[in-house]
Amino acid sequence: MRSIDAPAMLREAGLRVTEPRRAVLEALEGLPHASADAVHARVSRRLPDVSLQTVYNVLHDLTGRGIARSIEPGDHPARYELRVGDNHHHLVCTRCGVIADVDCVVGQAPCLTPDDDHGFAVAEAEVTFWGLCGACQSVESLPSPAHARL
Amino acid sequence: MRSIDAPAMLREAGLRVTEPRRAVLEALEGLPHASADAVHARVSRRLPDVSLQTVYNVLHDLTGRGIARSIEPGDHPARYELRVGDNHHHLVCTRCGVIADVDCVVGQAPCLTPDDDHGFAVAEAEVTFWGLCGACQSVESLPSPAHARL
DNA sequence: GCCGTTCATTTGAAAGAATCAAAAGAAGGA
DNA sequence: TCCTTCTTTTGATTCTTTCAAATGAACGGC
Repeated sequence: MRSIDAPAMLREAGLRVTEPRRAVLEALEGLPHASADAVHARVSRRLPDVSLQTVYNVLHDLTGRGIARSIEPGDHPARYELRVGDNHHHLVCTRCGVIADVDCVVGQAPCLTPDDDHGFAVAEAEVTFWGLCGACQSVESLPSPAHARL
Repeated sequence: MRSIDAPAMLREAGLRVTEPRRAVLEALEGLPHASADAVHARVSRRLPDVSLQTVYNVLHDLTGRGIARSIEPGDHPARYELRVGDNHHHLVCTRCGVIADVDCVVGQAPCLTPDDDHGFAVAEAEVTFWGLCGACQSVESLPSPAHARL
């Protein structure tokens, strides 16, 4: 399991190499589909002084440069992932918000073309499968999901 | 163009027939893909005393009974529509948030089945096409889109 | 190796959508 | 018509995300 080279990724994107940025990248590697909050929590273990605002800034910069991608499932807070540009989609748990990756369902990128584009310049297609994750299927009645927000 | 029978829809769903509810249903008929705010604005023309909170309550009730459906595109506020259960998808404008309907791209509901469901009980598949709508393609540089939020 | 410009980070505040809670009011069956 | 139950209102509050000004650090030139 090869790790990412955070400094190189940052330099290639024309971003300065800073501790908070390295830490956010490494957090995203360890926590796919993490919320800004979760990233912040993970980053704080090593760099306790990094603010949540900084995490938002970094995530914004990373997504802006195409290093990370944000997923914004319905009323759940936004999630972030490093895996980018490989046309995969997501399974989202309606109850706890957990996300799993799904490789493109219909092959390459056929889903990228609606019959009638209504004059839109379509840039991207996003497929989201909604359902209950394994854990939530067994505990459908409990109050608060333990693994939400991670 | 036949109009909806709001009272009947409400009764069939086991909901009491009230003026605010009728008005919200009629607003949704006239404004497909309206935000809660837009629904409220439209409802206010006829019933100025209906609060935004009530609109949220009604929309919540309607979606809970399957009469309406909510669309929650990324960081745009949630939109609501009456058309339900016919497996269609959406084109969303990245800039102004305008939404257009697209009939299911691949036929019936094949998109409803990911290869590997990771133990999820999949209930629904949602396909969102992101792009620029016609209007925003021509005015890509202007500050604030006139038709946003409707 | 130091310095200065430019970019990052912090701090504190604020916006915006949506929800909660308690009290007052209407719907609809007996 | 009355009574119970469901709706609506009012007002406040939560939560995620963004804005802005001031401080601090990165890194390319000297």
